[in-house]
Amino acid sequence: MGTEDTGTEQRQPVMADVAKLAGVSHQTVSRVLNGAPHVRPDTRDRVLAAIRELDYRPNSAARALVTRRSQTLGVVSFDSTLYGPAAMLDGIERAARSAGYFVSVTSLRSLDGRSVQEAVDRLRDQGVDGVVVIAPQTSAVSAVARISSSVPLVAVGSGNQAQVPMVSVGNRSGAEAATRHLLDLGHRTVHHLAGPANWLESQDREEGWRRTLEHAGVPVPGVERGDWSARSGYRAGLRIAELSDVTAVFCANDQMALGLLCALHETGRSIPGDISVVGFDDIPEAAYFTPPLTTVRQDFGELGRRALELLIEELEGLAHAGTHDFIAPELVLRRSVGPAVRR
Amino acid sequence: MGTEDTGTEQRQPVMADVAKLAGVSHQTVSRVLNGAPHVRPDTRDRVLAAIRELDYRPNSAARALVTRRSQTLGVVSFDSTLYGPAAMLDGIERAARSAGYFVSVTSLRSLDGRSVQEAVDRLRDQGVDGVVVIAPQTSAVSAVARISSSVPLVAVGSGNQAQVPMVSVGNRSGAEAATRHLLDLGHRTVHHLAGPANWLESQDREEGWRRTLEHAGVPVPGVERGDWSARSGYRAGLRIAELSDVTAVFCANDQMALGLLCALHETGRSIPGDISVVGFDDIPEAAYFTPPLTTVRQDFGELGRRALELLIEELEGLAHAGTHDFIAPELVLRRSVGPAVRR
DNA sequence: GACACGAGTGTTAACGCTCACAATCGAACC
DNA sequence: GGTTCGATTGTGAGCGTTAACACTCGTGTC
Repeated sequence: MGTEDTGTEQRQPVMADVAKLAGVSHQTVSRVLNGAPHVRPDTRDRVLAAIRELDYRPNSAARALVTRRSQTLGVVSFDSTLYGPAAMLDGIERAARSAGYFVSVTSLRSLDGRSVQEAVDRLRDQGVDGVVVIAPQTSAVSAVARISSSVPLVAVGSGNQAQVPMVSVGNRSGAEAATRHLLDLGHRTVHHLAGPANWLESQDREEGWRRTLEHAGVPVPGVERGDWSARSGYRAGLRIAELSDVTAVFCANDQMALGLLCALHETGRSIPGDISVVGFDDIPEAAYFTPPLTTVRQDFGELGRRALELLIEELEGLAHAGTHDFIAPELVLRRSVGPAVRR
Repeated sequence: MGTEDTGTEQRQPVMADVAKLAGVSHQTVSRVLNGAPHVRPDTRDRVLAAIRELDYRPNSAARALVTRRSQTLGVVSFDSTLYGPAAMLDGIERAARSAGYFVSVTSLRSLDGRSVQEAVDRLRDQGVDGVVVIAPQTSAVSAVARISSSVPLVAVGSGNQAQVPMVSVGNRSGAEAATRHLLDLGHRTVHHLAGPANWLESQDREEGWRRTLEHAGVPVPGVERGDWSARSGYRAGLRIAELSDVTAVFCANDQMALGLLCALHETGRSIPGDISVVGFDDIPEAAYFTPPLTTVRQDFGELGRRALELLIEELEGLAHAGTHDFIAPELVLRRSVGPAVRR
């Protein structure tokens, strides 16, 4: 007892054990592990054999302690139950893994700046090397701007403040394409079912819609507003059904469009006969709505991947506070849209 | 220069800095941080003040190195883009956070045992304290059973092998409730659109359906099979539409039910007039399908929470390899189901 | 044949924290 | 009035890794 191992006690092997077995110093083991130059091939082989034999795993905490790198990235997400955030998270995780990073998630329940602050702090305390924030509310973005100094950070979403590197979909151009498409089909104007007012994506999509109508010189109807959920879309749909002059609605996301369709069916409208509907996102289910939904496709996976790319560039010192990447969305035509019936 | 700090160089404060400022030893600082007893209140206050003044953050890598605990849990998920896994992940993350743990995710692309093995290894190398596997394929579960020795692990999903603690929804009972409901409405039999054959959840739901039919002594039609996606449900729907005697279909998830509804509409069936449809999961959109979908509700968030609870119990030594928690699902009635039209 | 040089390897010192144990101090006790 | 005991605090030794530097050889060079 005392110093000597009883043998039955199965301690995890450490670098020194590998070194002893291979007949080298621990530093040489470290060199092999980290691919350092100037290690003779047969030495390397002996070390590798020892590693295999002992099933040695480097201790990441020890490594992190001395290198000051955890090889872990943090992701702050708003509601990872929604398709968009979930898909982005997925893209980020894949990209991170192939770049050799782990991903630690934190999902926010409330969208105020303080929550974002807390989440980022928490992640930082854990020692992440960088953070991606998927929280496209105005309040979140300004909070993020305040934090950014303490840890490398990238925002994904939307917005014009470029105090933080960020990547986003061309929300405005997508909304423009959708609206223009409807006008081109002869609709006198296009109604809009917007997302929550404090989300940047809502704002941008609404702005794209509004701008297109103004450019075309047609009347701009009042905006209906939902909270992204199908439920809120349904409620808005009931309100819209009471208006008599609606022939086309552009919804800020597909879930709300689904709710809208449901409400319109219930109130006896035919789609696209009476009313044309366009969504945003192109969730996988959109093609199977009744009728299949014309929508603006976002490549969420790509979005996540780009965000991660940006973050890694930032980590490697290619700093650039003002970077703002855009990903172009694409209008996908399906049967929920038809020409206006002119009376 | 050399050893002395120039002052401009902003080194992160460490415990020793706090100790010096508070006029105590580093050990006392550690005591305050960890809530150890026997620290005089005014000493504690001085330490806390020093911590605040320096904005000191404990270094988690150093702590992890010595305690051999990272306060991080790993989650292996199959396709976190699907609603189910995403919602479970969300539940797990919330529960983990309130228990003081971080969550590191890895999402699998392929479902073979080797991928699961790799993912768990990766997480283990990172030093997670435990792992939750959301990967309810037969292959994954057997793989998991093999690994389990190396790190505390909990599986969430389904299955009967109880070599690993696990928590799952009562898939069989949910399927039974759905099928029985349809039979009670006078349908001569119920067709089934199943999920992938190698998923435990598919198997259990199919078994529940089959058993109910057999018990009732009605004919058991051949199974259609999809891959959980709306697309596959659509395809299956086209095949089902060619059969003449179908009046009721039980789908293994809501997305496939959506695709099925789409195909049935296209082929001129009325729902529930000609055919009744039931789904499984109760995704938030299901209430707004055309028509609103009768389905079996799973509480994914609760599932994630329970899984985490189990894992933490395991971590704290309350070991129990054979534990298997069930969460009861609930049939939610909506308009996609109606009485059989007897001819 | 002395010398520089670079490849290959070892030695020692951090990294920032917790743990085990030692030390100190005052009050209570006989 | 010395002793005991518990509350409070300090000291020293690691945890397992990487970084910095020192060392040992051959091999050319002049």
